[in-house]
Amino acid sequence: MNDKDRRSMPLFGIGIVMKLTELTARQIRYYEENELIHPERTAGNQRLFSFNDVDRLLEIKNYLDKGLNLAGIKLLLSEEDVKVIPVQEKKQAEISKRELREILKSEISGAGRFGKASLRQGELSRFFVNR
Amino acid sequence: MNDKDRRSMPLFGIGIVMKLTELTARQIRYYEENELIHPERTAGNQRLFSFNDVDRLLEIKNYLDKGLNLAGIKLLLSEEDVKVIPVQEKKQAEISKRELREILKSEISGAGRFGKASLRQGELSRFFVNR
DNA sequence: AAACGGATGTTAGGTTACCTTACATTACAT
DNA sequence: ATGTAATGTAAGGTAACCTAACATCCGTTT
Repeated sequence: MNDKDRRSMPLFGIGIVMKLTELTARQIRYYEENELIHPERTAGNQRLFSFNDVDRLLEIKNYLDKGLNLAGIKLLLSEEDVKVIPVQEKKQAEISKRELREILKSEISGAGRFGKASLRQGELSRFFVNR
Repeated sequence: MNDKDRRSMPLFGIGIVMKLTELTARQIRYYEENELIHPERTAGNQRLFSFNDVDRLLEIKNYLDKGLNLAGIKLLLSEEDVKVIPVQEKKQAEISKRELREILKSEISGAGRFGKASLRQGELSRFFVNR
């Protein structure tokens, strides 16, 4: 089992995730409803979150603190996802859109007063050998 | 927050621990009853396990597979605990006992056919930066 | 100002997961 | 054969979680 597997293992119930992220259950479920996260489910339909999910929630929280709305955050996060995909044919229109998002993202990520989160975004990844 | 804290954070419900260790709930509770592990509890009295707890359970399972009984395992594990304590005055009798255990332990640890555990003992620690 | 929509709170009713306790079983040692 | 350690299983109860619905707060639009 490699780190990638470990990071995506469904481990945490929503209660623990609430503590780790200082988000309410309502918020977490709402973000899932809006497809910002996609936690696994137990056989009995209860959510099980991975380290990746928690990291993602911390990012979401971070961006929300900076005034972004969920639609914008969704764009930013999906942008991160496609970056993982190796080579990919892309239409001209898409490229400019993506570049735009890149700019937006670096702008936003810069100016951050810190919130009251117990875990800074990215800190959770220190659970792992490789980042 | 350092790695030591992370390793002892109460994160997992018993259901997840069952999957991680391939132990039954009955077994896990029994080991707690016999003071081999000491998981935290939620406000509602439900067990919450840390990475350390899971590692410990994997060790327990390992030793059980080798034919040790819980009393022996408890000794071995407590032996590991005291090793963390830095310098410590010790009586003559205790020393020989501990040496005996050391020998026992290295003997046992050697000859291991592998069980059907999904996680080898020690593997879980790879969740962390420092081992 | 009023209406709207996004994000979150709250409540209700139902289900799943977990709790302890007690008794049954299995396997090994005496 | 009896005893004990380790585990299974069942019952009854509680905690944690689920969805759905409605309420609230707040910034934006009309």
